[in-house]
Amino acid sequence: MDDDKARELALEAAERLFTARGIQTVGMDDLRNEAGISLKRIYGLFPSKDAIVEQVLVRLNRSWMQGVIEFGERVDSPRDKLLAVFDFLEDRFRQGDYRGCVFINAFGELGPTAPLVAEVVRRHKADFQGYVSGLVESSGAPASLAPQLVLLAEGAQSTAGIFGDPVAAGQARAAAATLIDAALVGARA
Amino acid sequence: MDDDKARELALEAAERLFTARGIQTVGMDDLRNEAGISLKRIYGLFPSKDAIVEQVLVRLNRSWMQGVIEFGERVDSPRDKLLAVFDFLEDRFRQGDYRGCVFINAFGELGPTAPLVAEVVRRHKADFQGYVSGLVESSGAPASLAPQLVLLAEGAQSTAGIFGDPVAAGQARAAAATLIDAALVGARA
DNA sequence: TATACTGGAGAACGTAGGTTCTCTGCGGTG
DNA sequence: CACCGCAGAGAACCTACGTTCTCCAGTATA
Repeated sequence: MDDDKARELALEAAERLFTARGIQTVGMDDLRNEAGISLKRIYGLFPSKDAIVEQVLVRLNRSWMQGVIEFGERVDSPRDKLLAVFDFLEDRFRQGDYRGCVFINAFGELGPTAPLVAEVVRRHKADFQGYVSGLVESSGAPASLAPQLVLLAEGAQSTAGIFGDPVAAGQARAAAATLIDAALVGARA
Repeated sequence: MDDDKARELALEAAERLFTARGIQTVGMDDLRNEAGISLKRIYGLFPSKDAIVEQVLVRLNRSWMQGVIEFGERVDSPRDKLLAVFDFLEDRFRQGDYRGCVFINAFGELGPTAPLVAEVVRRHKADFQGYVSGLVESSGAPASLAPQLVLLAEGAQSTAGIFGDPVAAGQARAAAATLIDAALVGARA
C-alpha cells in the first residue's frame, strides 16, 4: 500500500473517531483498528498523535469552509448567502449523531495544553469570520453585522450538539434574517 | 478536618483545575496537590473522579444561574434583564483566562462517553433557556425570541473563550437589543 | 500509662495508552 | 535458487492515571 493511501486511511479513521468520541478518549489502538493499518505504519507517516490531531483539524476546516461556500454558491444575493450559512449548518446538524462544533470541542479538550490545536481552531474561526465579513460587505450592511451572525452560528452548533436537535439552525437563521434586515434598513437610513 | 471542609476544599480545587485545563488532563494527583488533602481522604468523600466531575458541574450551574439572575436583579424591565445576561457574560469573560463555557467544554470532552456529564450539561442549558424564556414572556415578546437570545449567548461564550477577547459579549448584546426591539415591534403590530 | 482501634498518608496496583523495538516475511539481486 | 536487506506487524516498554491497600500515627479507653 502506498503512503498516500495509508495516510488517507489513517486521517479518515481519525476524523471519524475524534468527531464521534472526542480526542483524548480515542487511543492509538482504536485508531489502528479503525484504519486497518499498523501502528508502525501510522508512526511511519505521522510523527505523533498530536500531529494526527492537528492534520485532522486542518482538513476538517478545509472541508467545512468548502461546504459553507458551496451552500452559498447555490443562491445569488449576499443576503441569501448569509442565510445559506444556516442552511449549511442545518444540513450538518442532520447528519448522524452531530455532537457540536468539532473545533469548539477540540479547543475545550485540548486548548490549554496543546497550543497547535488552539491555533488551528482559531484559524478555522477566523476563516469563517472572514467569509461572513466578506458577504456582509457585499450586502452593503455595516461591518458590525458580521460578528453577530457568527455568534449565532457558533451558538447554534453547540446547542444542536448538546440537545441533538437541528432546530437550533432554524432559530439562528430566523434571528439572522432579522439582524440582516435591520442592518440593511439602518444602512439605507 | 471535618468532612464538609474537606469536601469543599476538594470541590473548589477541582473546579479551578477543570475550568483551567479541562477534565481529562487533570489527574487525581493534581487534584490532591491542589486541594491539599490526601487521595484516601478524597476517596472517602467521593466514590470516584466521575462523581467529583458531576458535582463540580452541578455547583458551577448553581453559581452561574445565581450570577445571571443577580445581574438581572440590578435592572427593572424584562428587556433590561435580557440585556443584563450579556453584561453578566462580559463580567465572566473579563475574569482571568476565560476559556469558554465550562459546560460546552465538558460536553465536548466527555459527552459521548459520560452520560451523567451530558445530563448535567443539558440541565444547565435548560435552566438558562428557562430563565430567558421567562423574561421574554414578561416582556411581551413572542416566545421565538428566547432561543435566539440563548444562541447568541452560547456563541459569545465559545468565541470569547477561543479568542480570549470579551468583545463578543458586546457584539452579542447589540444583536440581542436589535432582536428584542424587532420582536417587540412585531408584537405590537 | 499502655493497648487497641480507627482514620488517613501516600505508595502500590492494575490498566490504559503513546511510542518504540524486535522479529518476521517478502522482495530484489546476484 | 539462495541470501540479504528493508519495511512493517504487533508485542513490549515506559509513563500516566484512577483506585485500592498497607502501614503508621493519634486518640480514646481501661
